[in-house]
Amino acid sequence: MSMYLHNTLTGRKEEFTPAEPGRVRMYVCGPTTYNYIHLGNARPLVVFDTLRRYLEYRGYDVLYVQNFTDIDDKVINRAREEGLPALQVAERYIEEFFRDAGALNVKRASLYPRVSQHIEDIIAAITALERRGFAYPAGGDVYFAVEKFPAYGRLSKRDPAEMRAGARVEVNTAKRNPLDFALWKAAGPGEPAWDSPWGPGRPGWHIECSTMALKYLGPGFDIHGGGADLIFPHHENEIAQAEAGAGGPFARFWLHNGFITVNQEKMSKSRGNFFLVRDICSRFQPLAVRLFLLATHYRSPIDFDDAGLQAAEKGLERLENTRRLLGEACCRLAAADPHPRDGGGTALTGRVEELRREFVAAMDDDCNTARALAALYDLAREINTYLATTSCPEPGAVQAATRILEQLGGDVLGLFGRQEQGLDSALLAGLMDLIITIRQEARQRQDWATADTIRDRLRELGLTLEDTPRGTRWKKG
RNA sequence: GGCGCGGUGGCGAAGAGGCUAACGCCGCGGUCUGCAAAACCGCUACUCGCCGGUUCAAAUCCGGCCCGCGCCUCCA
Repeated sequence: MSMYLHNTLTGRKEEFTPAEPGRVRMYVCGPTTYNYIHLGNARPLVVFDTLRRYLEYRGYDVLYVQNFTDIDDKVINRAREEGLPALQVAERYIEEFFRDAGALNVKRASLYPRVSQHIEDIIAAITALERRGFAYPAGGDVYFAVEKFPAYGRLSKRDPAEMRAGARVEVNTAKRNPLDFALWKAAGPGEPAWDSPWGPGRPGWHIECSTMALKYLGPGFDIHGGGADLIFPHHENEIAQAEAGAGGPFARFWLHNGFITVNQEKMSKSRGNFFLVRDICSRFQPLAVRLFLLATHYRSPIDFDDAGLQAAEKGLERLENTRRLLGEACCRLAAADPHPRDGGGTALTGRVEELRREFVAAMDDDCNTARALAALYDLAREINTYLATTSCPEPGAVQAATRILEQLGGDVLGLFGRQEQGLDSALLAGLMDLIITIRQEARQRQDWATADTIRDRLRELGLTLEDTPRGTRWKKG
């Protein structure tokens, strides 16, 4: 069974196999660190994190690199506003990035290279391009000469000749061609600068990604990902730089996620219609935000609205309930006598494996998380039904179901948080046991008023009680 | 203008030639329950933007049209 991914380069789904057996090398464009990340930034993080997790589930060793653009015009402007050094501002937003990404259960990348720490590599790359005749200096700047690279436009399917005709009038007359782009920018007064053969300055935006990707992943690496708005010019330029410099293919598969929209319009910092991840996470469960992002195929647009997030919270709760039910079943097993089994376990195990296959088939088909999720919900229902109709569940079936649910929902989709541990939760558990025991006594003497008051008051505190034939259980939320 | 994406039930969203159009949310009815919650069962699109065509068969292919959006400039 092979995996297929939609490659922007060819516009088709293609069978994916890594260049190096057993090992996948991938690069995802990271944020420019001048602000907290918004939901639009979060989508590629979650989408490509999920792809990475799935590749790992499939047994690949994944080398996952994501950059930080910690030096560019926006960071410099932000630093100016705040009256702080640019790198200090960047450092702070990098820390905040990890906080937000962590809330969304995004695994750490293998490496997070930063532009400011790769100036030497970037200068070397530009020098090489210059030597090969692909770059030219102009008054302290250095530009890439697009017409020297015949394949320009292949990724974004644009014809450079037509673009030239439609291009805006360039203010910058230093460029030979309006499509040429800066590899190196001369420093303005008071701007952070590094010495270079062309004078003090800083790297252009595109050269950092291709340089760092090549440095850590090598030419011909497997997957390069990012938002669809990066196709042109960013990724087109990366290809031009990398392939002109190295003379060989840069990345094999180009993957692009669709946008988040608000009222059908693209969410972006420049439009000002963006929602910060931290703000959304204060209103909804962070893992529900992750689920919301995975409920739609990664290439389709998602329109952001509260109803969708609310539905995601409910869906997540449904999955969580199944996990809880399974956990209780495990406890029952531990305490159970070797009563005769009342069957159904083998059937469940078979169904579980069937649904696991459906999940895998969905993910193999261009990382179709929406379809994979459907299999996961089906899995939850099968498990619930089994546990509800079986007084004495079979250990093998419960274990198999637990393992698959945790692998697919937890390891691959990243929807399950870690169990809380520590003194506070132990104390809470003890207190709840006590309260439930006392309430149980009230219930036994049919003192419903007391029993209901306890339940209502706990509800107000954010704790839900559920009375079942096997006793009372509780949960947060 | 060029390139690209999308229009499927109340909402979200899969499906891309042929099983009763997945799955989630909401709503309604039921089972269970002291009540509730959770869970489970059932109901909710004779129909997939519109009009033609191909085919034994189309939401899925072809043509035309309408509508919404994005990229072409920094943007995930």
